Amino acid sequence: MNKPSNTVTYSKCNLRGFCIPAGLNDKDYARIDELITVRQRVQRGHYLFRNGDKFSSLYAIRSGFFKTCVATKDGREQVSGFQMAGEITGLDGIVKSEHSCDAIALEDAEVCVIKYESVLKVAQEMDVFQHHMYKILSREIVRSASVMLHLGSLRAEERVATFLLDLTQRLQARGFSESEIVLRMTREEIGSYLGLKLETVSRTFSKFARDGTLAVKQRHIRIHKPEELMRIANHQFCH
Amino acid sequence: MNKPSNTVTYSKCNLRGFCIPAGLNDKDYARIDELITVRQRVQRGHYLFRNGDKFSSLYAIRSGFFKTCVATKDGREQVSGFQMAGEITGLDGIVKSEHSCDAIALEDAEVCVIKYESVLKVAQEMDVFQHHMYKILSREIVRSASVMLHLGSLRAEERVATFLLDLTQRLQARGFSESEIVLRMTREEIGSYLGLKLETVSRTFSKFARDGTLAVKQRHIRIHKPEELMRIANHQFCH
DNA sequence: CGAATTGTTGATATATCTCAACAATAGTGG
DNA sequence: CCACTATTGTTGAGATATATCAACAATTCG
Repeated sequence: MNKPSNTVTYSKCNLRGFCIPAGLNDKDYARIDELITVRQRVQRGHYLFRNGDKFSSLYAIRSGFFKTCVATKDGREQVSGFQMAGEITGLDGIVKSEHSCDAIALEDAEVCVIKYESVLKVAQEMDVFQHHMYKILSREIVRSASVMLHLGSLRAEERVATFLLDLTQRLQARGFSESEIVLRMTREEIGSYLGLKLETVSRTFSKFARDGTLAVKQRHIRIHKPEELMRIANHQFCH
Repeated sequence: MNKPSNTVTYSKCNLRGFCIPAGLNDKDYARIDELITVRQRVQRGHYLFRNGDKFSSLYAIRSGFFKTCVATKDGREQVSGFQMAGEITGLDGIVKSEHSCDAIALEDAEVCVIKYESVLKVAQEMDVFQHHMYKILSREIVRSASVMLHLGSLRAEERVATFLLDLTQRLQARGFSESEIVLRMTREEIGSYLGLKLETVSRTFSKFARDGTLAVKQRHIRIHKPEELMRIANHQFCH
């Protein structure tokens, strides 16, 4: 008998190895299927969750692109991350049982809803899965530290170069081209993430284009000299 | 029979409620004692772990004060956090089985070494503890997002004010005065954490002192008008 | 097609950095 | 305990990277 179409079987997910561990045996995959949940569509511009929402689930992104934002009381907003297919979002909600940021779809998206209760249960039964969950959380902590380094110590060109390299690496791991990116976010969102104003992001793209490092056409970026981007990202300026 | 003096019994730790959940029953505390490990002293200025070190343990801080730093290849350094008694450090190491930052004692310190393997084991047996661990990781993720907001969107005075408020809150939760702080770190370390130069930190302290918001004498800070600090931290400038 | 959004570029402003001198404190060794 | 040195902190003057303001171009959307 077929499952209803709004449920999802993890063990058959083509993103195996991203959200969930790869290389398990059938029995373990069967257990992971206990995490089984509904899928949920999120339209572009819509919220997956908001700051203050009650936390009950994590979200594994099947398709689409999200941003997470934190805001100050006076309305200034900071993009704290971008999430793509195969990544997990919602981890911020665990500590206080409510979300502490907004997650917004930058394009039409689909997520797997994973009840946190099920996570606790499966992790308790399955060593590998528990370790995997800790790894996912730890990865986010390491990523954050790296973003702090950018925001606190790097210059505009270094930030933009690192941002592009990070994106290409993540896209490449998912089978996309390493030289051609279609940005899902505006200059303003990139700027917010990098602690720069949108004009500075735009100017930096233009400078890289002038130097022949890449070609920019709106949100389409073609990287001609990845080694040059790496040089800039690694701060080997000569001045 | 007494345990050797370099071992520690969690259930009797006076920091109960910080590193580990409060309000458990005796049986659960007994299990948590399975996390039992050696204590380790770390002298001021010494490393608890370094970027690249093999990861095997988490560290619960019993006394003392630490900073964690990430560095760029060309030697620039960014302080990614300050940790005090009752907090856990080393979480960055889980994802790659090696540490990705340096942890350095800012004063003579003592930590409880908690084998990660034991964490996995106890978490598997004890629902509450597993949830507690996820909360600790989640808290760090939320804290990071808040730091990103500071680094990316806030002005120098806002950053310093928020930094001082955060410190006082954490110290207050541990029974210290809410109006008197002894900083464990240099202006340079504060600046690095906040994405400012040490001179800017110093000038901001001086400005707060001129305004009567606080008194500064080297690393001794006495906060006279916490409400003023909160006003500044919440960005209610009038300009 | 027209309006709204997004992106580019220039001119100018400014918050913070840099450089520098000096003061205060802490650490060291005789 | 007292110099003596290194480290840390303060303050000023000037430099600069990035922000701000503004005009316009390109694109998207209804």
